[in-house]
Amino acid sequence: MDDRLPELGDLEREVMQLVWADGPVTAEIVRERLSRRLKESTVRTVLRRLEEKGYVHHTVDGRTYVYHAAEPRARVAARAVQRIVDWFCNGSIEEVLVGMVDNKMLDQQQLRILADQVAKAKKARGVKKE
Amino acid sequence: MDDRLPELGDLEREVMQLVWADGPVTAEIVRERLSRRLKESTVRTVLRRLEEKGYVHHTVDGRTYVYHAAEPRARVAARAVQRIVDWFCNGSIEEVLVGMVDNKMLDQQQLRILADQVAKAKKARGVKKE
DNA sequence: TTGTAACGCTACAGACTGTCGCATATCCGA
DNA sequence: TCGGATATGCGACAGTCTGTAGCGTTACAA
Repeated sequence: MDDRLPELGDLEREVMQLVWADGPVTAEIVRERLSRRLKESTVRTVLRRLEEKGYVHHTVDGRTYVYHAAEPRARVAARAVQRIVDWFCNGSIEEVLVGMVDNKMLDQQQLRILADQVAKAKKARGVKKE
Repeated sequence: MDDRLPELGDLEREVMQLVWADGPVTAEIVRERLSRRLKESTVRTVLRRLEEKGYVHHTVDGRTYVYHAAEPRARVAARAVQRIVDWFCNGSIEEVLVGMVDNKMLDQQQLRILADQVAKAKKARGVKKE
């Protein structure tokens, strides 16, 4: 169900941020909100590549393409993390988390809090599966 | 304290796996254990680049270079994860974990167990800081 | 001193990315 | 209906990263 999407370059990632944050967008909108000022064609190329890669898809409004995120940000991020876990730790998420705690990116108490939040988030969203 | 190391290609990653799994290694050892059969010079180039990137460093034994991992695997993995988190979620690890649960990569109970394991691992290793 | 083993340097082709210019197609108003 | 403004896709190009090696150089041992 989830083939690993290709990785993204810096600009591509920045564009995805906009798509996720600002909902469906047009090339023009993206162009306006980017930190750098780029040519329209540049933005369109990025958007097109993003679509080829499966990160977004578009609908047509009049003669304007409107791009939508193909998947929610959290899911893409989660998959990226999963990939890291597979690469480095033979799939042991635990090892990674230990590393994060070890590396002071996360502390043990915080992790426990996360567990609760996750449980809560899951419940709040309605237990759609399980 | 930790500048983000450059990312790795497939072969580079495979080599790092060996370095981490088999302890200090020589180019020859790596060559023997790689899945593909490559020329010595290829392996050495990879090792050298890995050193430039800061993933390994070497010592000299006679006239042979012995490569050691510069950092434990878990830490590198953790940092990679951290990077993903920064990219996609403005640093919200929580959002990523929720995504993973959502995506069935991890379930809520499992997460709680991890929290315990982490706590345990931390204690077992001796509470070196805090 | 000469062969051998280990090393670094340089190279090269094939992706992937960031950036565009340009030809083309479409819609709106004069 | 025609021309300009818009939107789009395509093709291109340079720079960087990676995988893969060939080669010349150096050090050690017989």
